[in-house]
Amino acid sequence: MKRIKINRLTEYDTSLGQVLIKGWVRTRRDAKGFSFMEINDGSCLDNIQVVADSQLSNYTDIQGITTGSAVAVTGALVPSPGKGQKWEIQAAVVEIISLAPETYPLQKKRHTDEFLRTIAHLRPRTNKYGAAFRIRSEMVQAIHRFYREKGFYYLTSPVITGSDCEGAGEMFRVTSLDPAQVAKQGKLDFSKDFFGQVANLTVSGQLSAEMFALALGDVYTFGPTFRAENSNTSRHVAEFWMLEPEMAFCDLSGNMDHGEELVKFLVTHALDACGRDLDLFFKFVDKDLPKRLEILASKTFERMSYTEAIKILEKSGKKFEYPVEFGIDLQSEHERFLAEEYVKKPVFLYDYPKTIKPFYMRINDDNTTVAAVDLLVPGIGELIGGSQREERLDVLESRMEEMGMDKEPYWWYLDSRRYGSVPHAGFGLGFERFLMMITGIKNIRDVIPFPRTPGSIDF
RNA sequence: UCCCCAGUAGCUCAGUUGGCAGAGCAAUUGGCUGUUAACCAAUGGGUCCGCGGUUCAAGUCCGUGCUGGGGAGCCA
Repeated sequence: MKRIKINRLTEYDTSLGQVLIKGWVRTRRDAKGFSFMEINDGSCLDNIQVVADSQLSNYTDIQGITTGSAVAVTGALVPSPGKGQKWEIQAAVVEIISLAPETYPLQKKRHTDEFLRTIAHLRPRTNKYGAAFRIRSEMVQAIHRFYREKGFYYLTSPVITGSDCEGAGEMFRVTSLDPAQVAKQGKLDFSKDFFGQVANLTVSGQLSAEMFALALGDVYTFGPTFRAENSNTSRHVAEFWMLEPEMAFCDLSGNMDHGEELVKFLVTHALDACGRDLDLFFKFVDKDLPKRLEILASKTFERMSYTEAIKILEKSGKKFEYPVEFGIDLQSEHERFLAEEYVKKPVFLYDYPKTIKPFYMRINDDNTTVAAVDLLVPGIGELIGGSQREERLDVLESRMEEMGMDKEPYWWYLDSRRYGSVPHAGFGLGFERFLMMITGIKNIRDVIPFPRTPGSIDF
């Protein structure tokens, strides 16, 4: 008999003949003449109740089935006479695939997130984490679908890069040199290293994406990125996934249009496709979540220039820990005030001072700001950071000189401005932060399967 | 990296002025029951985070290290 998954089973509205399910026992209760088992197979949040009659030949063994054990059950899907579930399976055969000993760490009761992090290999077996990781999978596929439908090409940008030029933070070094040898010699000779020069894990696929946008038109990269920053917060991990669209013949305004369309599509899709799993987060994780998702899906995002934002902050009468003046990099408290108290919905801030932004962002006509944009979401903070890129070779080169950069390693990047340069723009969206927004989960370590943070790389 | 808080049974926690190590849940065993995070009873279970110090005596006080959490910075 062909196995059927529980998420399909619950779609039926009439009794079925014999079905075969396979899964893990969440709980088992004995009654007189019966044993009741809740089986979950990971396909959805719901368990299916199996009723095993004492007439079954292996009933004694069935009574020894523990929480966490794996079973295969053949039986008829029938309406349940008990309360709490519509259907149950009247077992004809219960095959015990493997028993979990009493050391199985997951209780039927709720566990803390901190404890579950110490057993990250088992936490997807819980309701909450099972739901979170099904939603994560659904969102990955929705991203690909969105871009496919818009005619973007998917660029798999390299994970190992030869330059540290992306300027987005500390990098992890990649080397095949023997640390013991290096220690003995007391110096590093990268010309002897695998690549003949310094190599690092990528901090961004943007520069690659720009090259391909100027060839294939609209592209996106979506993959792991790495930051060796010693950041110990609930919003940072050393390895995370980033989505980076890059569009040729696109300006800053088009970039914002695209960001808004993307976020709205993904939120709408989540509400549509993950309703059952999302309900768990609505009920038990974040009571404000339904309202926040509703706003994201339906309300037009605000757009405000940095200069305007500074004026609003100055006039707010609020006492900020970090004083406000033109030229500062906005702090968490400033961003929170703007998104949560002032506009009360997602807001794009654009045209930041060039002094606080990287070299590749396009200089505006005022020669003091650049065409940068951040999307601030209430309760979340910065979700998207992007810019229109500087496409004018002479302007780009003089900016790099101004910033004291060595142009030589960027010869290929500058080539793109030399041959058929066009206006183009793009942004980065932190996928885990997006998932925090969708689920209401407060710690980034809980939306990624096996989090990597300073001092911690178990699993 | 900085500031704050915490670490006691498998889990969540209590532990008074320094004086015999506790509860609930889980586990095990038995009972009851178309059960619903079942229920009732009994039993087992401890490097009180590590190291050092003060003291007749330290889970409790002091120093230090480690781990976890919250916040800040950096950023996505």
